[in-house]
Amino acid sequence: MNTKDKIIHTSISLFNEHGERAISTNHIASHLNMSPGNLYYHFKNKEDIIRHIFALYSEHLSTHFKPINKNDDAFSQLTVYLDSLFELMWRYHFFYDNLGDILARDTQLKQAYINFQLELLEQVRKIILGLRDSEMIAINEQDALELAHTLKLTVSFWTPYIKARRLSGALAEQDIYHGILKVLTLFRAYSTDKSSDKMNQLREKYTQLAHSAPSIPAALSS
Amino acid sequence: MNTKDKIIHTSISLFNEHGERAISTNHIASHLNMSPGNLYYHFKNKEDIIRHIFALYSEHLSTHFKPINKNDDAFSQLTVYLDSLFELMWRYHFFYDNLGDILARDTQLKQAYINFQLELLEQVRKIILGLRDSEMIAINEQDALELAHTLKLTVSFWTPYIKARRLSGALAEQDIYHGILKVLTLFRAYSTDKSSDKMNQLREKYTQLAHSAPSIPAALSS
DNA sequence: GTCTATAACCAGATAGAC
DNA sequence: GTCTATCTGGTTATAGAC
Repeated sequence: MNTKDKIIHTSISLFNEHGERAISTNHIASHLNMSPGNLYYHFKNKEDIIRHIFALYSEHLSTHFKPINKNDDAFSQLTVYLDSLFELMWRYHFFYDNLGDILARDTQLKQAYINFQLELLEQVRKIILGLRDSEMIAINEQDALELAHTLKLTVSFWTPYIKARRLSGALAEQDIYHGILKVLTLFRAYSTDKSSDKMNQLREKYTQLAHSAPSIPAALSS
Repeated sequence: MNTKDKIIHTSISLFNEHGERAISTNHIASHLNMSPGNLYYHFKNKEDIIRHIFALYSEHLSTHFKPINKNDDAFSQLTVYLDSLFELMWRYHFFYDNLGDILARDTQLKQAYINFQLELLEQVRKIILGLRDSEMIAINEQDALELAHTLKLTVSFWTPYIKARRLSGALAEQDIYHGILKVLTLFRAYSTDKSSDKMNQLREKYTQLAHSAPSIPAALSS
């Protein structure tokens, strides 16, 4: 891994563990046994690092969050979405822990964030309408947009909500599964007779995961 | 107003307008044409100021958020709750804009916050069950707790969600009414035939307010 | 590309006079 | 209760040697 990527990687870890505010560029450099000067050779400043991290986040999301394929089973698609969404929220949760601060300090990033979230909202809306077309849920156009907002708000602020409810700030894998269960609950209000069995299967699956041993799978642990 | 209250009042304003992170104790003092030394005579440090603000917040919430009176009309009670909840979120929104940071720096405050939120969750749950007993909604015990969490998450993070969606950080009165509409939407999934007319009336009321002129009423403008 | 050294700055906090 | 003066320490950022 080159130096630039090392800095990004370490920054993500430290930000997630201690919070973005608590971690200075000096902390990042010293954690890598690197001089501050070297860090500033690779990045203009701290905001520059965060912008690069945001680029990773949005790229990841764009890659894993394509509209539903009508030939596929709508529910297995939904599972894929939920898994990748919350994996992402896990991997970059520092960003939503401090969203206001981070965006307030960097107009360029804020604009990028707003544009990206608009696209994302539209993607979520299309997925909801896809589930409706597969008769998995019953929902009108207006409520589909409302639900898209509710889902986005819930997913975005799930980790801050969890962290604020316990003294030790550490997040665990189960917290993420509880978030997925929360999203399923939001869907359930619109579930049809046809889908309720499948909904319950999904709930069952994540309930099991939420109560299993708290080991972090390799895919999530970095 | 005495000096201590002036400091608290000014701190709330500046925190809400610029964010807690951007405002130092020096900023607060200089905004009051006061020396930093004087500020530190009245408060031990910045966290001490924030703790006092939190005490105001929780006191306000405790006062306005009593369990539903079974003799009263459940829906007018609900209106009272919604109004006072979102007025509170408006008045102290800086706190939720930076919740993670603020709590991470102050274990004492975090413990107080956790305790208070536990009480609040129980209050919300009781209100939901009260609405069920008035046959305004149909919901089981398990879902009542789920809904209570969803409502708390939504209300808490409504203002950060809104602020993150626009370039200018300023919040307006209408944003708050949209938050109330969002909460009503979350209730609607459980509404009964008996209540749907009243639900729509409430929606209508807040929809009007959400689209009226953006003047801030005196009660909210401080 | 990386290091050392350090400048510029600012937030947090205190001592002691009035 | 309030002010002036000041200190400590951390954060950001850069210059210049290697």
